[in-house]
Amino acid sequence: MTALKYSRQRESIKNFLMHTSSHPTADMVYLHVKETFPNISLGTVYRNLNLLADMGEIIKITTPDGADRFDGRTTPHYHFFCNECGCMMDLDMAPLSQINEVAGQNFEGEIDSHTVTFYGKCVSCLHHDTKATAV
Amino acid sequence: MTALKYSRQRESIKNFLMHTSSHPTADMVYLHVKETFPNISLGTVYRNLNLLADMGEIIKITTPDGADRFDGRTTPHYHFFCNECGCMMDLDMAPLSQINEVAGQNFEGEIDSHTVTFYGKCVSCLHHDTKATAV
DNA sequence: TCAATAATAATAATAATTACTATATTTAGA
DNA sequence: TCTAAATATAGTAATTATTATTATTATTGA
Repeated sequence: MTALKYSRQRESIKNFLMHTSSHPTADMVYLHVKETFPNISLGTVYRNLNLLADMGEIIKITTPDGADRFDGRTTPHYHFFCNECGCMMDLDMAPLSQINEVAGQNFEGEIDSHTVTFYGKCVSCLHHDTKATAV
Repeated sequence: MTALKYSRQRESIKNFLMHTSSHPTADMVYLHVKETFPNISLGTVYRNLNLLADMGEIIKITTPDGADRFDGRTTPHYHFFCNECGCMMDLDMAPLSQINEVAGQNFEGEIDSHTVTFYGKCVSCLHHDTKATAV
């Protein structure tokens, strides 16, 4: 109900997320936007991130390392999470379009969406390893 | 390196997880085990849950509602999370066995595992809805 | 039985996020 | 353009989930 009012801070937050693929945490967004708005508060960042996520303009990603991350790319895609450095990146692979129906076959509830997250070691962690990893 | 020593508390925690499919949070585990060990501490529950997860005897599940959940079922399977009541349940569907390779095709890192989580509304939330949902 | 070691309970500390409130910004209308 | 209503903000306090600390207790191998 409550009408949304423009704010430069929100625009800056959204703009940052549209132009990065780093899947930043709220704190990383805060540090970035702080460069333009030196006295923006962390609460403002959180409130706007949640607002934008609720409106579907960005996506909130739950990760195993505590802080949630945010993604300005809203078209369906999947993520990789590095167990070593905690970085998160997009994967270049086709969406599993039938999977919601497959999952719904032996399930009585209603399935609207899904997330897929892959885990392992990112390229740069592979290369920075001191020990050679035997296969 | 450090040798593991038996503890009745840890056994009780593991036993609970082996016999429930409720995907409890640390706090729910605490409340349950408290019935048998009235002065067990929450820290003990957390420490043992992490220990068991590290040993691969249970699984830690990241959820969008803050608290992590724990699962005594360690064979590959997928989860459903109800956006309305926050309950989590197992889905009866075949594991996507090829998906790690598919994801790895255009990816330079190393992919070890994946999780799939479905979102929507569970049966009991569907039924308890006051409004009829038009399709 | 005993000594070494790991586990515990109780508590304090930390990290991520949300809530509160007085002030500032936005915006629709006169 | 000016004004008033409504929303947004900064700054701060509070909450929640989790980890760290430490003195005491339980386990275990000799």
